[in-house]
Amino acid sequence: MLAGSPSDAPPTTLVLTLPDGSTREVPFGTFPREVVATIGARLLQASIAVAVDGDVQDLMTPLRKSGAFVVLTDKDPRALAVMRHSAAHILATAVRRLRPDAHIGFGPAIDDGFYYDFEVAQPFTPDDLDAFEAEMRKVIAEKYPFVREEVSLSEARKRFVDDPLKLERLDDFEGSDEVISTYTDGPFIDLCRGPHVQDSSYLRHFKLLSAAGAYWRGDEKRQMLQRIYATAYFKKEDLDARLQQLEEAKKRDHRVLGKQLDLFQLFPVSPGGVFWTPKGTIVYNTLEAFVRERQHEMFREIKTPLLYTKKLWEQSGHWGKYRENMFLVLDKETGEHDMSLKPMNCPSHHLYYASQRHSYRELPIRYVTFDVLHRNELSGALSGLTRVRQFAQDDCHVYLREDQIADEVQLLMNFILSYYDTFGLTARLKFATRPAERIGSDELWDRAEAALRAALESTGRAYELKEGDGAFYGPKIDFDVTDSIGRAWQLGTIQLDYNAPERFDLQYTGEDNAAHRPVVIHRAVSGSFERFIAILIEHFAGAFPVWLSPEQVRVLPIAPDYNEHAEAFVRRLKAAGIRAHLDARNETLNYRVREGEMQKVPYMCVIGRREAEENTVALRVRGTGKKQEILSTDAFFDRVVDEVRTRALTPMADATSDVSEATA
RNA sequence: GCUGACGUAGCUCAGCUGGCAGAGCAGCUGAUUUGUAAUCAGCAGGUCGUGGGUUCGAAUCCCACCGUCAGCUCCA
Repeated sequence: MLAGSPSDAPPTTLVLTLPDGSTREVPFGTFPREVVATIGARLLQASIAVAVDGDVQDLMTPLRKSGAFVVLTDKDPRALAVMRHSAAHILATAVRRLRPDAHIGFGPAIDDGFYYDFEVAQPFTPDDLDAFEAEMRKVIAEKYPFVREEVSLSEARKRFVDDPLKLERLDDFEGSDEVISTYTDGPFIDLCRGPHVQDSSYLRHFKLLSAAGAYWRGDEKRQMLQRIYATAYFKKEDLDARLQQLEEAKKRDHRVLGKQLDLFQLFPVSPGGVFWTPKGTIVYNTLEAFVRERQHEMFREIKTPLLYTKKLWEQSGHWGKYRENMFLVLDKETGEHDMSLKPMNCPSHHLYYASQRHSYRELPIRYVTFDVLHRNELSGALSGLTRVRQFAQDDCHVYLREDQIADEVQLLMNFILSYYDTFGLTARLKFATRPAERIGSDELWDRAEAALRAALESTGRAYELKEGDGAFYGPKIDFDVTDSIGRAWQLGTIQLDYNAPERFDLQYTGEDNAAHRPVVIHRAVSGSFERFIAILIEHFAGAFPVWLSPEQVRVLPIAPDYNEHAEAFVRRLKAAGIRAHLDARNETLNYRVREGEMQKVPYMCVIGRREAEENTVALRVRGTGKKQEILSTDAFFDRVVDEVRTRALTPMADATSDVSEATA
């Protein structure tokens, strides 16, 4: 490379290659600011940071290597994180001015903004946030340059003598040769490796969003800091768009829509338990039937008990690793809480597998169970349908030979992804490896991770690596589904398990007539029906495709004269299994149409004199307003029956419906 | 569980510094007989989350508990 000698001595001259192909030779340690200034003064003003050989650094960090030299302006996506990180410092600057007692933690940029953690005696209030925001605008107006200094460990300790959290962080540098740097903007100094924008005026469009507690260093045994979340953008339109997206998310919130559409209820007497209303139960059962239908061929559904003695959980390892999350039940004969509601189906499937002899020819064997599971989640973790204490998974365990892993993973992945396709959902794959808290030897983990990874890679799909995020018994592939406003949720999972077969002494008889150990794969598609329905509600903004809609067709006679005709049509639809309802209430058509739209009924058939005479319906498709279609009752009937049969995504949700506003 | 905010009619929300609990929608009754997002009128509806305390007097102030929410931790 141009960087020169392979010796340890740093090169004295660096060679920078600009995007136009020209090169600059500069002394080692030159500031990028000086290089950019020679290119152009306007560019210097516009530059947020630079990338040297692909690594982003700021303009005040000395250049230490040669390579491609790219100036990052606000057009470059990498510049946004730099600006947001600086915004975090500006926030801290403002907080320190108004609350000099605040000790500072960390303040990074995150995916959609930034945060900063403070240790304060009095937690922040919404009024405080307003005050901080106003103070930040002053800091911005003062245009403080971000000044970088590289200091020794002992010097750093002196500078942060009043900041215990920073001192603790500095302990990590003991014995390391990493450069310790500080950044100062006006009155505020922070231990930080950067990069930063040139001065505080580069922060323009931002908003403080919320304040909440967060454990120091993410450790629940440590003190709780106060974290302020915020976001910032280069352009006002981007900030406005983000804030509007947050508003839209609120309207689509499954808890809000669940109430408006009467899908489910939560009662204080069952925290984390869900009451499914008649309409919600239809959605739930329809989904379950769908999974069941798709699994019909290769999977064997079984039902197993909900309650087991601790002996089973000791064998499975849950008693040691998962007991805190289990609902323990008093056995009145022993006087102990040594029974438990099952938090997972795995052990019961293993028990059943082990109860029979299996030939290598039978494998893979797939058991599926939709039973209710109970997990005693922390009260503060509960949230709507996405985090509950009682739920059901479409839970499958596959027993297979090691040589079948790749094929099986491929099969399960296709199953899961095509299931999501039905709903127009796309998944991001994540590969999660051994966690700190785990069972099984490292050797087993090595094999499991290698096997699952190989199977995943053989599919050729992109995935993200999540170190240490696996289940306590094995590595896994998680399927994160992104809803229509870009939020990710973990739903499906494929987990490879070499541990359970050992613990449950699972066997099959091989070709050699000897006993062999099968491997277990845990699989869920929906994640849980509860969470999946929450995602569907938000994804469709409550406007389910016709096959999933609790009410598929609403028939509206214009006047009592046509009630009989309308009723006959409803009967015909119902006989074909269509969820059709007659709305012949003594209300205006406008009133009834409005209500049908608000309830997001996919199809409303209006029947008046013309329709009754000509045997047609005036069809109003959800979300399309006055654009009615006149078609024969037969044509409509066929259309609906066909859409239900094919599980079509029609009628497409008009997500921008402003109805929720009108009801507020 | 931890930090903070919140809890008023079935729903959405008013009710400022303590002084007789309100609106809209939904519901009920009646009139109206409706051609694609709210016809009109009347009626009814609340231990102000629960339990304590302060006060002549508490939806309002204080404490505890329960629940919900935003996060943290954990997680399908």
